[in-house]
Amino acid sequence: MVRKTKEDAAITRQRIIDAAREMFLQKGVSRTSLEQIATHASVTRGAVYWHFQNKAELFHAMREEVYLPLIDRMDDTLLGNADESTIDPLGRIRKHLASTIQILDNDQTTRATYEVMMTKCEYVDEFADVLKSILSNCSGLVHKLEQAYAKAQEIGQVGTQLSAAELAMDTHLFFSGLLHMWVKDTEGTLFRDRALQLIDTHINLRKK
Amino acid sequence: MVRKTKEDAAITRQRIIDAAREMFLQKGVSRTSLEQIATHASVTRGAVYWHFQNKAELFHAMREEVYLPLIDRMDDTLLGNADESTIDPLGRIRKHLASTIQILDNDQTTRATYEVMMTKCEYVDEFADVLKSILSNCSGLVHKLEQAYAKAQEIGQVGTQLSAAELAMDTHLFFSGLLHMWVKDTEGTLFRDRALQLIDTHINLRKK
DNA sequence: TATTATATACAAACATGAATGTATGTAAAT
DNA sequence: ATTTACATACATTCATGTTTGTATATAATA
Repeated sequence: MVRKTKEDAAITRQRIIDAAREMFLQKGVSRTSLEQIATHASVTRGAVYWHFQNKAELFHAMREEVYLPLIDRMDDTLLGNADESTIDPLGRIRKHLASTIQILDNDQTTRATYEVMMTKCEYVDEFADVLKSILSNCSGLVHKLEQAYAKAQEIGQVGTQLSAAELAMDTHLFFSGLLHMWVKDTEGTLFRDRALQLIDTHINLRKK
Repeated sequence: MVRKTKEDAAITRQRIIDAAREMFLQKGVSRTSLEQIATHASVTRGAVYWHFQNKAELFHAMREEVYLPLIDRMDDTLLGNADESTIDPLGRIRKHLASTIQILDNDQTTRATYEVMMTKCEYVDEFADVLKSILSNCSGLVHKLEQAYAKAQEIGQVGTQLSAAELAMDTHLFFSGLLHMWVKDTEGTLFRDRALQLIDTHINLRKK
């Protein structure tokens, strides 16, 4: 039974991505062979090489599957439409951070992908520009945060002399750290349960 | 010319560690072969296997070379002796964070090691417990920060209702994020020059 | 509509290279 | 005389990329 229909092929492709994610999580990207991925997906390396040029392309496919949705979410949660943006911008920031954590908490796929990206991957050669992509994406997030903080200052929600840009960067660094710790704390004893509370603390620190 | 003196052997060992660090930085831990490390250190794999059991042990040796000094530094910079600790604890925290960044800035070896550990290593199998070590070390740092913040509150240096524990955790997450970004920003355009300023911002946010 | 042609979605086989660990050899320090 | 501090040689395993084979879905044609 070869030559499946287009839908079947799409399913196969997705199963390969799923298998890759699981194997990457178990053994790390480098130590996972395409043979292992294929076996785990109940296909042969032939199928893998048909759908992806090599391991790097497969990695990128896995990454974009969760990366793109998160970016899309950013504008909605963080800024909203023109009317909404003036209502409780500080609360919006809090909500955005909290909902990101909640996605990690609820969605095993997203969580696994983040864990792979943060602790089971070496950013060299073909993977090096992923880091650049992450960094440039950070700039975007900081910019959005800055806008939100600016609104918060306008309506007098913030109780500090610091600029919106400074507040935004501090929040971004805080959240980067939180994400890293949250993901690395696989036992869940140090950060998993306290993340939302830590976000509240961080926001409260700048409330009037 | 074989069988060097003990000092020569120690030198050889150090050169292997240095070579490993440089190769890890270039190609990542997984993609660096012991042969490449040996060649880069102008020895053969025989020498490498003589000094280290395998790549993992070599990695640990590289790591501890910069990891241990940083831990030692913590008590001094952050808490100091009993007399000093009551003088400007907030400034001490700031100084501790700033000096850590400065070490990264000045010491190429430390910087390279951190870059390897954060972006060129997969924490699986033999490397998995390194993460645990990092996490448990974080707990230690947070505890020290908490003590410092408690002092700061005692002498009325802090202008917020939040507890010392909350402030400490927020600072720790901020600094984790900063370290990650700083190290990943190899171009130096986004964080390298602004790190000290970002630390000041973070500290100012909790000043009375 | 039935037939044919072609591209698709893989499986299987092949060829190559590279990394690891170990075992052995050896010259000099102790 | 015996370790020490390596270099050299050997054996094995494993991952990758490519090539070839093939059954079938799908498009083309008549």
